[in-house]
Amino acid sequence: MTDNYHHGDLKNALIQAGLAILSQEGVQALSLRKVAKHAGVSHAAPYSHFTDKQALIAAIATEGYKKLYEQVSAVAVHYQADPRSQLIETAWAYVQFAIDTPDHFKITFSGIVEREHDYPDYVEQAQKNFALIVEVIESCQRQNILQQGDSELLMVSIWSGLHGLIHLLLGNQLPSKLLNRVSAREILLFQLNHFFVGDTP
Amino acid sequence: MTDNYHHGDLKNALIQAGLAILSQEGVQALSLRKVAKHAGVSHAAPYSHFTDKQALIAAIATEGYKKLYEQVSAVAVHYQADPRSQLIETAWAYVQFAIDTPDHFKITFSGIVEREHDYPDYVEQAQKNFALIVEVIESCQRQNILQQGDSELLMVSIWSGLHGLIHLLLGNQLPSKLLNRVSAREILLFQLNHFFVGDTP
DNA sequence: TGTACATCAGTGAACGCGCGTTCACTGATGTAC
DNA sequence: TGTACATCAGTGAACGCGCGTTCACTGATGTAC
Repeated sequence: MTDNYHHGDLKNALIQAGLAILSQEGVQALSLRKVAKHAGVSHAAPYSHFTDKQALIAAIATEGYKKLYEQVSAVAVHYQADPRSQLIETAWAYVQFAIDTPDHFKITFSGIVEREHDYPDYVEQAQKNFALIVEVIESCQRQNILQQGDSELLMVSIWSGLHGLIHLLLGNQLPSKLLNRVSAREILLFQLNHFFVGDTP
Repeated sequence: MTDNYHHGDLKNALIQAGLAILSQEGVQALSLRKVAKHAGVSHAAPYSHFTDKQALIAAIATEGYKKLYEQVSAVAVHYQADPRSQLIETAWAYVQFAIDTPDHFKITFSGIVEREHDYPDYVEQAQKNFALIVEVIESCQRQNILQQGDSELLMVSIWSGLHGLIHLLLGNQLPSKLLNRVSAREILLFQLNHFFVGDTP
């Protein structure tokens, strides 16, 4: 690393700088100039690696899907032998990702990437995550832990529950008297129990 | 209405202007100056009615909760005799509100109102909506259509499902091949079916 | 009913700021000989 | 190994813009007499 000129991996450094800003100041504060400054580089330097601000945002969002995949798939592998735990713990990993890095989560999922078609990497990572969870659900179906039928529809239903819980938490919409009584994980488990078959929900 | 000076109801007009901008240009484009211009008033005029931009946003978000309450409670009254339909149709009214005015929905729920405590009207409207749905759920419990137990926990679980579905739809996260196959309403019904008791889900 | 006046909603100029993007440039690098 | 050179990542000045907010003001209104 030669300090300034020919940084070597500025593209990645900019993405990391973006993540730092997201976690410190939030989505609102994310600007190209701030990202450049945080990476220790002039404010025009990003244009050597990204065509415009949207492209940087798309890269950050893509990175969000990648990180999520890493974390969820690690959990999936760990609980491979037990599909029920696998579903519960991958779901929980998803919720944790959102709670740990809320603004990275938001930028990844909130449709800030406007014309998805221009960012095939983003779409690819999104599909990869989608497919992973569908797999987990299908392995539950094979063991009759979840109802048979359209696994994608089932996946979206379960996913919606997680996704909504996350947004309500992040948006501060849940009454604090409820949150004092039950934890996020308990709400998650309560939700998932309605999908498992043969359980008294 | 005297055209310019002493507009009469500028406060409300500004909120309405805000809604117009949200529906035409989205959350990103919402600025005090644009709102003032849209209301046909100088860009400093809003300061006679709102202490700052946050206060306008809080008012718009509060308006979102109010509109939602109007629509959902109208549906609730209409299906009063049938708790099952009441739950389904109030849930659907919620989804429709989000689909019809996505950016108003976002600003209402996305925690953009930062220090809620400064805006008691907002908190009050939020609680009013929360209480309404809890009531619907309790009336289902009384008829054994939903499981007994903590009605707030049940409410949050069901709400999360709706809320997540909405965010996935608005964020363009659902694969189009799935959306070609099933409608938003079908996904909603599929979700809710897992909560009703005595059903083959 | 007519007039003087206090009120205060709305005006318009001005402020300083950070933003995205462009552009001519510079200087570190790796390569060809 | 040493030198000339093409490449191109990163620089820094400059652009125009819209933003939130302030401030001294103006003029329509309703009220007291």
